[in-house]
Amino acid sequence: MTQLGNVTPLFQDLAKVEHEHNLACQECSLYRLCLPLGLHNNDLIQLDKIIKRSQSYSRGQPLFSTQTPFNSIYVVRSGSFKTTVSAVDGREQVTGFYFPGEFVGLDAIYEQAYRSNAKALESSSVCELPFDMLQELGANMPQLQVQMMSRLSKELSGDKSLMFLLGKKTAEEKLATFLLSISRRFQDRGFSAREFQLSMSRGDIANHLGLAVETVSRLFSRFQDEGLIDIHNKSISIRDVEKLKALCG
Amino acid sequence: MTQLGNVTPLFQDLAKVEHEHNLACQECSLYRLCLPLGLHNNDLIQLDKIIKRSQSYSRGQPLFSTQTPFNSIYVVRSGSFKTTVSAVDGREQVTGFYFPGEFVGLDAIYEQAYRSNAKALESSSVCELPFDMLQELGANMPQLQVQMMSRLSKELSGDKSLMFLLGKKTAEEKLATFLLSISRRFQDRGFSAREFQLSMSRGDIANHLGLAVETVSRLFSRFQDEGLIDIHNKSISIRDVEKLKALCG
DNA sequence: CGACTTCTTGACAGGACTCAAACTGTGTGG
DNA sequence: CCACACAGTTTGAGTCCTGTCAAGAAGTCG
Repeated sequence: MTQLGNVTPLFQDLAKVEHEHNLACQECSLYRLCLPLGLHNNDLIQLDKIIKRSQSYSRGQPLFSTQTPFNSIYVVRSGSFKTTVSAVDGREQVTGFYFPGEFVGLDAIYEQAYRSNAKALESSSVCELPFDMLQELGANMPQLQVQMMSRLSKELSGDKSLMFLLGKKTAEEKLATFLLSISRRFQDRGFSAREFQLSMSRGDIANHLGLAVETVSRLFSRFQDEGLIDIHNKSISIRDVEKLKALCG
Repeated sequence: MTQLGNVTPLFQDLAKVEHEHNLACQECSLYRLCLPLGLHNNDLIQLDKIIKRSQSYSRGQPLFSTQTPFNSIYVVRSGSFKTTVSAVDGREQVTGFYFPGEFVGLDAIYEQAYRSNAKALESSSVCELPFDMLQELGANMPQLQVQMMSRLSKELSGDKSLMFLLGKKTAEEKLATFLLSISRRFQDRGFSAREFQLSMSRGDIANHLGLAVETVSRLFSRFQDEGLIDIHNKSISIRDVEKLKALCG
């Protein structure tokens, strides 16, 4: 029997607590990770008004696809999502995983059309920000614009790192980097950096890192043999952060 | 002797014409590709005032590096640049090539620090936009903010495509995609889509596409043998656009 | 409890990398 | 203006990492 039964609460649990209450930004526990950061009280109330707090999405359910007319960008409220871009021949690339407080759909602003597909990885919910209303609001709220730019820029800088990963790193380095990235993001959200559940499949991970499923599976096994991690299905526990960091290249 | 001696003017030539005059936005030929697009006359004049039109950069000269304090973002005025991110062990990834009218340094906004290094690929010049002044201006100029977001989003969406390329495409598909991307951008700027000069080295191309120099060199030779392109040193002429498109995957 | 999906493990093959060497172009200094 | 040095490019040979194919195990869901 593994110790992993008793792990940090999942984002899903957060959903139960917060989604049911549909908390306003002021009371949302994601406040300091989210868009409202730095807005003054009055501005915050206005922003709060335009946010649609949607029903939840179940595992596999699309948030939007390239076919969906563009109206809104989204912030993950609970759970997690993946985005993909796909070619005519059916090949797909998982371009990102998104956790609570992170923006989805920012690449749609230019061209006013979704350029990727977003799907829930587990039971999840989002805050929907109608883009036209966001722009109207931004016209009289410079701080909001600053925040938005900052968000876009952050994703940009993450994508550059990902390009380095895809272009220059070995399979081993890719997976180690991935694990630490997830770990850090869990930590930022107040969860354990050491023990968590991977909401995405091996296939999604492999695809995202530009690897074959089999390679990911083999590496997980090897990392486990070498005492770096403990992994059972989707439960993962990081045993040796330092060695893992050393593998990141 | 090749026919390529007499090609469309290079961006470099544009530099000679325009840079010497230091044209204001209103008269700049890049207007419709650049930030000012959609600004009203008065706003445009104000934007124009904060732009520093810098001296030119020569081949290999850095525009900024991760060591440079962040103060400005840049728009290429003439010539071309590359950006790279690098790891501690010296490995580098060329994250992008930038042509006239394109923004460099957008990923620095978040964290207020350059996350990548930018170098001129040929004799080039830029318009420098001090970021604090840009923000002040944006506070009273919603259109400008919209433009900025749009720019950030465009780069984001380009990066997603690049992630697909790096993660899922074969060497052949990568190079074909690259050639057509450059071709399209030349065309957008009023140059020939069929004949142009590659300002970047084989090494830069290879690195950017996640390939070895040798692979790129071999593929160029093969594309030439198959009548897809004509390439001599940095001069390239596209012979069969359709076949090239078919190779993009 | 069965049908299906996801994951793991093994054997094998191939595309792209590495190493090596020759060739070409460029720029510099005498 | 030429000779030399050096960076960039091309081409060949050999190898290895990672993908592909295959089959079985484990997990999931109705």
